[in-house]
Amino acid sequence: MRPTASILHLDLDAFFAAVEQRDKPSLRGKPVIVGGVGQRGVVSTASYEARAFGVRSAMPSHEARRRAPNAAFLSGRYDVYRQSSQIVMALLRELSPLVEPLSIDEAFVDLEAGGHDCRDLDALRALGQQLRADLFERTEGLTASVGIGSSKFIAKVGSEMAKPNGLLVVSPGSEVEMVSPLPARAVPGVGPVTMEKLERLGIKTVADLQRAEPAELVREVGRTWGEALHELAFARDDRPVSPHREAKSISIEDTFETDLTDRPELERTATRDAAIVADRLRRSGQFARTITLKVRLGDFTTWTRSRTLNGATDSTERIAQVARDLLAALDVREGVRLLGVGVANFTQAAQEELFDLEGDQVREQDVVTTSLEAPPVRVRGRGGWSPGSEVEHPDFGRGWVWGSGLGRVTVRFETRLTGVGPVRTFRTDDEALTRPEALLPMTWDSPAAEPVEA
DNA sequence: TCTGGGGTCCTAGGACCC
DNA sequence: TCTGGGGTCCTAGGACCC
Repeated sequence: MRPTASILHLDLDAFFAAVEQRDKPSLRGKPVIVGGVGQRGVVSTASYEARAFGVRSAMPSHEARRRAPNAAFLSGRYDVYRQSSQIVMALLRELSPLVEPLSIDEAFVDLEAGGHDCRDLDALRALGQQLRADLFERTEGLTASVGIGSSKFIAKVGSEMAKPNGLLVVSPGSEVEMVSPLPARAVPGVGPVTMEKLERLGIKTVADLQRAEPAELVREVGRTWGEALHELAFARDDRPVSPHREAKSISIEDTFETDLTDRPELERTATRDAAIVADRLRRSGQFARTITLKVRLGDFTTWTRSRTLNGATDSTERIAQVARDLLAALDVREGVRLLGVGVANFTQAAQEELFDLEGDQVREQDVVTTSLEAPPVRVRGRGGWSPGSEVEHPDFGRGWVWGSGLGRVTVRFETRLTGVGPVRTFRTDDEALTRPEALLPMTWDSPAAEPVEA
């Protein structure tokens, strides 16, 4: 255990929904749900106003609609979320060179490595509050919760307890006292299945975990996790903050509106997905040896099939071909709900395939990649008028799609820089209505920001 | 009309090697 | 004339996270 409160964990509050409320003044203070808007969609993020209706992340969208029929349902604008995330991560790097992003809206910071005096709890509290204030300013209105403590575990639990829009500095020495009364489910990594197993052992709280026999935990949840759980119950956690974690896999998957039984169509989907994955792989400057196909049937049975090549590749056609081969070996007559393609096992250089056990004689240079049936570009939203997406009109300026259907699209013209704006309805083929070329810039946009992916 | 998409990590069994 | 054993690689599945 670290002697001082040197780890900071930051979590943006209801991130996607908060960005939408920032950028759409008419939605501030209202229930907002970001997620899949189709029949099979799920909630990605619900604003706190929507959570009051019982809407939660990962809940099926139809259920969320039933609970909060008046909420605004928006499909996400991930490029905009990334823009704000980059501002936040840049801000954290001003605190310390050791920043470990966990996801688009969460990160650990090693404050010790940033030269801060981590024995001075008042100074740490001031640092946390200043960080939250700077974050609010630079993101033009987002809030975050911050936990500071002697380990990753304690910092994360701290930020969770501080939610929303709060700060908690956990005094070194008080960690066990803090976590003991918590439900075991509050330990990151304990999900529904592990919780059920623990309950079978009569374990409900972290204090119960402390009293459990490590061997008993190991028997129930496996060696690694069983031992880790017992250590965490006593707040023993020396995992370092490690920046620059390299991605270990790249994948894409699609859930279809209705189950697919048509093989050629599945093959086209696999081919297109392979093209997208290969494109991202090449942009990362890497090569992959393992290609994985994922298929989920109508009854939710999920199969993965993978093949590891003798050599590493970044070729669209090679990846597509392996994916199609793997698909060919599966019986999909009962209907496919989801299809995905992934690559893993990365190397920094291509390796010639000396032997090919499949007798597959395709040579990369012989393949005309332009013959692929779909370009490596994804069109977001059917017809381009997905709810929440941005539009522009020569007379009304920038706005967002409120809804569409029956050949009409309704737009509210407002941005985070305007007040609540007016609503207008257009024909969906009205040429005056266009997509904005670029994101609305932010003052703190760092010039070093990565170009936004299509 | 149940149940997304993009990831990480772990487990377990079989092949293969020395 | 059962019955080694450790290590690595590969495959498949599953829990979990946001």
